[in-house]
Amino acid sequence: MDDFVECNVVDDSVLDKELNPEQAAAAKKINGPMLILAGAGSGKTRCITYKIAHLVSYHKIDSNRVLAVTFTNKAAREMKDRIQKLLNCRKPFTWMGTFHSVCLKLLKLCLAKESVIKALGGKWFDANFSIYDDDDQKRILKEILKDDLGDDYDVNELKKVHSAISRFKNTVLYKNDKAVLQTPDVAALNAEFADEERKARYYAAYQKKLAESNAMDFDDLLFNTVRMLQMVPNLAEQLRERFQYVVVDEYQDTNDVQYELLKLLINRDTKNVTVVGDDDQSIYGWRGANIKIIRNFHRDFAPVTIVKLERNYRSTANIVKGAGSVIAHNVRPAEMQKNVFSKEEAGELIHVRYFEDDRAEASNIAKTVAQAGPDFYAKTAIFYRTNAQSRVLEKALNDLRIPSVIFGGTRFWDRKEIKDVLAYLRVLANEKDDAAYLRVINTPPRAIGKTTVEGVLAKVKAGEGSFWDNLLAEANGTGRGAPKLKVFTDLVTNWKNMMTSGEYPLPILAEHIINDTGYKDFLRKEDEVTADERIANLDEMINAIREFDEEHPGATLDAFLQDISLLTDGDKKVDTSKGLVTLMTIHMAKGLEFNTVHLAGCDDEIFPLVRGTSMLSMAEINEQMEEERRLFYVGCTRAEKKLYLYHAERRFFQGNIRPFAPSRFLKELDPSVVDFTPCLNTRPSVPDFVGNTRSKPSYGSYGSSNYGSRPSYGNSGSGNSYGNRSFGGASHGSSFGGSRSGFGGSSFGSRPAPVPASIKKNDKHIVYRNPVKVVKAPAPSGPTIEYDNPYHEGARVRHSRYGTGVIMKAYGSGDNARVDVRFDRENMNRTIILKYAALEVIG
DNA sequence: CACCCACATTAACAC
DNA sequence: AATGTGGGTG
Repeated sequence: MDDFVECNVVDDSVLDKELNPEQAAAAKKINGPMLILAGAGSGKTRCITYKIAHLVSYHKIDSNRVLAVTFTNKAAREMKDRIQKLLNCRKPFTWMGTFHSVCLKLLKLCLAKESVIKALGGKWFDANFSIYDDDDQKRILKEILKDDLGDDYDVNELKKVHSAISRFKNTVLYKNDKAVLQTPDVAALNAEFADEERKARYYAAYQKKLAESNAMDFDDLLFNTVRMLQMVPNLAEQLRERFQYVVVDEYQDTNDVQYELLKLLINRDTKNVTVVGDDDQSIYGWRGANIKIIRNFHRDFAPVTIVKLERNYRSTANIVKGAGSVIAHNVRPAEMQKNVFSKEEAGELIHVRYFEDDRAEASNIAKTVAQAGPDFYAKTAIFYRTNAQSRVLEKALNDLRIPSVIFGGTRFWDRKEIKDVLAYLRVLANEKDDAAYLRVINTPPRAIGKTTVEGVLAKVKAGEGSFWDNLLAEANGTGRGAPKLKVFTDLVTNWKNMMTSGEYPLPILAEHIINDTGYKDFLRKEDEVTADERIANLDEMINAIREFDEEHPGATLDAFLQDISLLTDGDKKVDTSKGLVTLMTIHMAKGLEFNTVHLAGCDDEIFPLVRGTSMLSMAEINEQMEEERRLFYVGCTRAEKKLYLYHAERRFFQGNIRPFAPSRFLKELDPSVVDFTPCLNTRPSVPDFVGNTRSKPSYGSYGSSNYGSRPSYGNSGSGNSYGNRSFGGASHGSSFGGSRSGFGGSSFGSRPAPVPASIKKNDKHIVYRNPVKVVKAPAPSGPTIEYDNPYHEGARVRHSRYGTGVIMKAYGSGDNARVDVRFDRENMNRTIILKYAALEVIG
């Protein structure tokens, strides 16, 4: 399969032909540390893709010995695809992925080794550990705070503790040049004030609870990996031996722990590491990213080859110049100095427009988009600083019947119905996952109330044994709650037996859970209006499980759960085939490009966003301001041809309407590349084609907009009608998210909202919000079909996704009937569960 | 003791 | 959208 003979070789001549001189130089030099400082749009992805292809084809480095870290799962997938195309053959890149996914892999691999367990002084985690998200974390912290402060603890305190714990885990202390991770002990030792001491105490309690639950949070994935490698030096040594080459993309957003991990994994003799990034695009400081890491790389790994990619291929000269004039206001070390330039035409000026308020801003954006025409919809993006700003924009587009898709908001995997069913699966995958038990023990309601649960919890705290142990004991005892608990424990026990029997593939097990719990009826009972949509989401989840099962034959439940925990909205594909305008935060726009970009809300205090600065030093405030400026730079440099920047003089923000000043970033723009349209106060600079302008606010009157009818938007009604998407529905929104179909979360149709009567279900113009691929539900538990007949060994078959192939092996029966198929394309083997018969016999 | 309904509150960027 | 609450009911 990986025959070198059949692969294309990316040699120097290919690099010279396909890359510019700087890119080619970066790709050719494979030995020693290298920093590629890549300006926006300078083709850095192209450069490292060729470099890796060159490494594995020309230099014949084993692709599994290349560690390549990307910022998103999507980026990793795309890079694999591109390399595959370049080489015209498939190579396994086991170690290409995000820091989180690489760490997960390392942990699972290493924590299973006897020698590692011994060196760690005993078992840390079982391989089936759960990954806790914010929800689970808060559930635990709540218990801890309650124990300490009583029932009426402060919710703000919870948030503070939550973020403090994350801070502890992703900032590293340096003592005498030695890296010290902040374990609870270290945190307690360094606490100076009562407040800090308390946080360290909560941190310790929290970690204890996680350990008891055989669970890690996101930060732990990185933190524990580094700790493991620190504690087991010869394991780190082995890995350094294994990874002949290390590549890190988006290096400017690396945090302390990730940096320590790299230092542990980079071979100390060869120092074969290439990092790629742009300090001007470092925008995740709030999450622990440390811009000093990229700025110090050339000292940390000296002597370092520095390659600067300064030619921007993406944007017009005006856009490059304008964005550059703003970012020039940041201070940076001389070595980081870049001169980003464009050889493209000057192009249009950057349009800066002021409006009276946010609704005028939104409707004018919509109008400008409409004027460009439907052909440009898919090439157009609207960015904003905070998610809350998306509503007005969505509505304005909707009013002009412009189809759009919003990234962000509630993720598919974060929806209640999905998380509930996943929690059931978690209980099966990890018996100690208490957070999961607490989530599902009474969902759907089965008469197990607060008092009963607290009773069990008290026993867990007092005595020995896990939540599950105590639950079982209680259920089989004589207490008042026993019969109710028995119902629950019997269900779980039954599923556990199903799982261990090996007779039930994962998707079928999930279906059983949904059926056995009566979850769909529960949804219908809870809210008839949203039930259909939620059930469609469940079907979609089953489908995602099925795909996972197909792609990873024999994979366990915990592997699936861990896999999906690491998915993000950034992994969702921008689908250009549907003609949808893209709406997203600027953070999410990192790495993307669009013909036309509208950047809404360039108002001081919103962008740059300011928040509680009272506790911060001048230096910290300044650093925040610089990060906001970098974010602005990222937003502007996404645009290829047209860039629009908007300011609204008044805006609904955090509960009330108030005036805003134009963003300071607008004033920093080089005026020679700006086309400025001031706000003409009551008469915005928008032609009003509906006629009578005197009786209505002029900004509210085009199309069938119903803005004008609701003069005050401060009313509390808006708080509840978060989604005014009463149209759309399960029949729309097919095929988002590419092959990894499950993301994005649909939030179609829920609450009625003032929508023009002309828009109905099946109307051609639909606003897709967090669309999801809706797939026909596989018949839940119809009559068992005998599949054995046509699906015999040797039969030719066609699969909807993988194409044609031949059956190598047929086995199992009933729900578990499976065939192993060798597909013609890429000689790929897959196990297919016949119940989901996406397989057709063709001869 | 637990259910259900109505109502209120909240809301950064997100691994 | 999701959570948390208070009060009435089974």
